[in-house]
Amino acid sequence: MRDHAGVKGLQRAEFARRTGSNLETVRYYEKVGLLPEPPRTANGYRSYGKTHERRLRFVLRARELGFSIYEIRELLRLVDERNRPCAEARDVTATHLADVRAKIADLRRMERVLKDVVTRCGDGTFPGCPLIETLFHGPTVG
Amino acid sequence: MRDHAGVKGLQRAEFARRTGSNLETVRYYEKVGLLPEPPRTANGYRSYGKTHERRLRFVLRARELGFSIYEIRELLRLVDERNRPCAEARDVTATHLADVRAKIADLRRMERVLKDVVTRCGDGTFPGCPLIETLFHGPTVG
DNA sequence: GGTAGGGTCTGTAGCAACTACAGGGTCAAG
DNA sequence: CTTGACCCTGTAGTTGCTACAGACCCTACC
Repeated sequence: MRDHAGVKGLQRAEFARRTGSNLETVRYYEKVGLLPEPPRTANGYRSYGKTHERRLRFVLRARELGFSIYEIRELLRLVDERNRPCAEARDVTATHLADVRAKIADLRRMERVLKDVVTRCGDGTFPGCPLIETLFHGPTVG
Repeated sequence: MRDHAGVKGLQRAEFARRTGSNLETVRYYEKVGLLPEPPRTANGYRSYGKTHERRLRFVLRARELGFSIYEIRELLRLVDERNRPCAEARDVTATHLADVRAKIADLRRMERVLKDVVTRCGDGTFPGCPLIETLFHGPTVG
């Protein structure tokens, strides 16, 4: 069935496997417009080429860096438009970096309190549970 | 309409306001079983008392610390059952702490790469965009 | 020829943890 | 008696997937 209509390319499963992604995810990315719809063979099967793979890898790396679907769409638009994308791409990334740092700060606050209560729960000699007391009466975290 | 059926308590909006939460969220917590259904006045309005407020504050603090709904349900069960909850509560918390630390580690990896590309994009003297190059050809983060 | 097995296709439902309505009821004041 | 401010229920939307159901299609084997 390979090369059925003169189109040679990878099918979904192989495509996903080569890029280390879930094959349902690939379809999802096509649906939300991050990946172009690939050409089809005569029987309607998707057939992926090098450009698709290149673009999918871009999307996967961006996701690994925590960019949202919306942000990735922005970045790809900049890539496609090709007129001086760097400054704008940097803005998108700087905004995202600020988000990441805010999340890290949030999580560190959580970590600090959690570490503290786990330590205080540690010996278990208290009549009440420090964790539960903290949740009922403790200070607000944020 | 206050004290309509001999029940005195707060209505939804006031209850949410006092605890700094969204009133839709309160209903959500009731639906998923984190908060007990409050008594109703004769006209069917919810009427909240001190115990509800106490419990809601518990839930809100737990959410601030990043506990999932499922985990909070666990903690509340331990609170309600009242037989030596501390050891189990500590286990729940320790597991959650590990999750938080894993997330922090992920985000720090992201932060490192993002900071790097923003810096390299900074002067904008390169012909290509370092960010876009990284996404197309750069190393995998994870 | 028939059938078993693997792949593929579409569309839809589910997850967390909310948030935001729509479309109705109730109540007190002017 | 109408206006406005609450309240009620149920359902749909959000993000980023993941997991089906129910249908094709294609190859291989007997």
